Amino acid sequence: MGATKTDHFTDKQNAIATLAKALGHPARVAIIDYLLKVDTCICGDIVNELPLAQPTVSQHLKELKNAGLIKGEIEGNAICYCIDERVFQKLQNYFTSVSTKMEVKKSNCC
Amino acid sequence: MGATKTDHFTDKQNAIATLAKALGHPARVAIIDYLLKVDTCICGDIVNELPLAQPTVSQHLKELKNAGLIKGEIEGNAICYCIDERVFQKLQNYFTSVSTKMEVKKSNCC
DNA sequence: AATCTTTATCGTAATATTGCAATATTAAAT
DNA sequence: ATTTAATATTGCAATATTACGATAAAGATT
Repeated sequence: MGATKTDHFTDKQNAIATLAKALGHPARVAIIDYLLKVDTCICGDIVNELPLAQPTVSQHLKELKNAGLIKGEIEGNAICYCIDERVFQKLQNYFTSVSTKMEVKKSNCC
Repeated sequence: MGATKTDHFTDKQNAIATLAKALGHPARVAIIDYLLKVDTCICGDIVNELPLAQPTVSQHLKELKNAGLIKGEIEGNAICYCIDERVFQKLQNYFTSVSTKMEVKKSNCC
């Protein structure tokens, strides 16, 4: 196999999994770190920042974009990538909700 | 290839990526959902909850445990799995930090 | 128009993940 | 001691991911 059985899970579960999966690689976390650090969005230098070849970086950017975590806009012959905060807020809400539910439980048996 | 180049990234980046990757599958998100829902931790029925065979579920549990997101303790001949809130708090902190940094920026050019 | 710069895509190799049947393990129950 | 019940492990097939060289595409520069 190797194919995920997405049909059997809820939309919300699939959505969280898709977002989490997109961040499930250090290069993609590093790209987010970089986008948070720089002020300007002229982001061609992501390639220089990362220890990976240009096609590899391009592929990681594509995955982040597909997941909706970043947006890209053509700016001349370069491309401006930046974070889509709304999608990150979804993740923040999810983890906040988990933590809150854990607070309520308090019955950590392990 | 196919092997992630973890050496070139920071420990923090690798840590976030590992945790995110562990949640990067809807079955594993569903397992977390279930553990949040049930009061008791006698969690053998996770298998019944999920549309997957027992060995597959066991494997997903193992991955969640390896990542540190859940803990497991032998309880008779069953096993008690439950969420490790501290690790979820790490993720919550990360996403809160991202959102905060985005608030500060406000320069969303896209 | 020719060239440079930037990014994307294609092709391909190496490795990882997903899923399950079969089997092993371990403790409780009979 | 056997059987039952709950999990884990093994082995394997199908698919996905990661990475990069080569090449393409598209706007900027000369």
